[in-house]
Amino acid sequence: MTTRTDALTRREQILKEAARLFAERGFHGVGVDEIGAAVGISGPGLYRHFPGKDAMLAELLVGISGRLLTGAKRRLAEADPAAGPGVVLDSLIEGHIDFALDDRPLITLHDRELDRLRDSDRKLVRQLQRQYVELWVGVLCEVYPDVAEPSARSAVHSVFGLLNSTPHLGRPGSLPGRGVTAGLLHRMARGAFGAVAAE
Amino acid sequence: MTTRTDALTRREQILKEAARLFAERGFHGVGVDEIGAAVGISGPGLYRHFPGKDAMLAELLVGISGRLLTGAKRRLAEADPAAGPGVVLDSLIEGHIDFALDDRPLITLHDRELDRLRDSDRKLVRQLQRQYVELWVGVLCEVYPDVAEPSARSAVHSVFGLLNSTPHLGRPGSLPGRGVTAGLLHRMARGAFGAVAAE
DNA sequence: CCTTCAGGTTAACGACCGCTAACCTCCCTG
DNA sequence: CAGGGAGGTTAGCGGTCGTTAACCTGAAGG
Repeated sequence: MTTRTDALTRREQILKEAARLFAERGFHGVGVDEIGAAVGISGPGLYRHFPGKDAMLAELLVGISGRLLTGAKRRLAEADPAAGPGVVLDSLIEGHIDFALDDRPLITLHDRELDRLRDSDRKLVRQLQRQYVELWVGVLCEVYPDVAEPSARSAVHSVFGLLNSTPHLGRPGSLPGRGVTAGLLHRMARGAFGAVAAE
Repeated sequence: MTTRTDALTRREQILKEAARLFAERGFHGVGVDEIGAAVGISGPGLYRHFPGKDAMLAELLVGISGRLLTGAKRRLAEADPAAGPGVVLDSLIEGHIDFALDDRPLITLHDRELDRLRDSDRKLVRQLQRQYVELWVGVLCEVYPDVAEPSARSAVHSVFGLLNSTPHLGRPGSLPGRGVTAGLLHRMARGAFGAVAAE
């Protein structure tokens, strides 16, 4: 039991602030002193919780990829088999949008700082990402049986680009409301997928 | 007359290699010695061509934003007024796809390293980017008069995310051919825009 | 033939950064 | 009430990085 009520452990505080700082200024652009200052301790105190700066990034990226994948697997398993593949695709889109709207710094890190990882961690993250993509590709090919797999894969990557554009959509305050934005993104993703088949 | 035939000046060589390296490992992740080595000279020799490392990034980002904007303005001006706004939108999409496919490192830098710029340069780039976005928003609102401006702006940013996903689409060799990829992206962008109106 | 200058070179400086060492201070527990 | 570990602190080391200084060279031009 890591998290109890609403109180974040020091370790979770560090991860959250590190994610924000890494997203804002890049992994190499943030010093450990800044990360420490963001949680109220100073510099080397971080080494009581993490073996090094790299380990924070690794835990963030592995965590993101893992949560995306397990969430998608759960949605796939919980889907009503009689409802048809379109409903499953909608569920995947909804889950990804929730993540993109709630964890914007992590979305930014996700495809930006992967190359700063140690080889073993990078391979793990890439494997999780690939499984996630292939899961989408499988569902997409069920919804649109006429679409070839390579086209489906490209389409999935492109729609991820669309959904992950949330960091560019302005501050959460200036958005027209979370539900409205989510709906807009959902319709656009569906529209983009629907246009793949029309060749 | 900067470029003559096909020979790149030393200055252009440096910019090209710097763009590639910055895109691969991030601005802070690349040293001046590496940039120099990539063009066959060593380290501080770069300072005969640029006042500093920052200046290379600044010239790259200002160049990208400027070329995108002027290209879009040209397409808007050259469009046949009788052809209708849909054709203009297609022309904008086509231009952006050409850029995304031909200058993938610059696409990566475009929205990743903006914050590493000096204040004045960053303001200039942001202004160029904003003009580019507003130009798209204007055309989009002509094609879909029922779409409100804020929704149109969000939609444009999201479609940029979709079109700029080309760096994630695998190496140019593994793609099914430039024309096919361009067509796929174009249809998806159109499909995404078309789905905005259906609320 | 001498000068000039564009475009290189290497050496080195100063700042910064990740990390370690050494030490301190509560709080929990037998 | 000892004592030990969790979680801090500051000082400082070693390496890297951007930048400058000083010097070299080959080609153009009067």
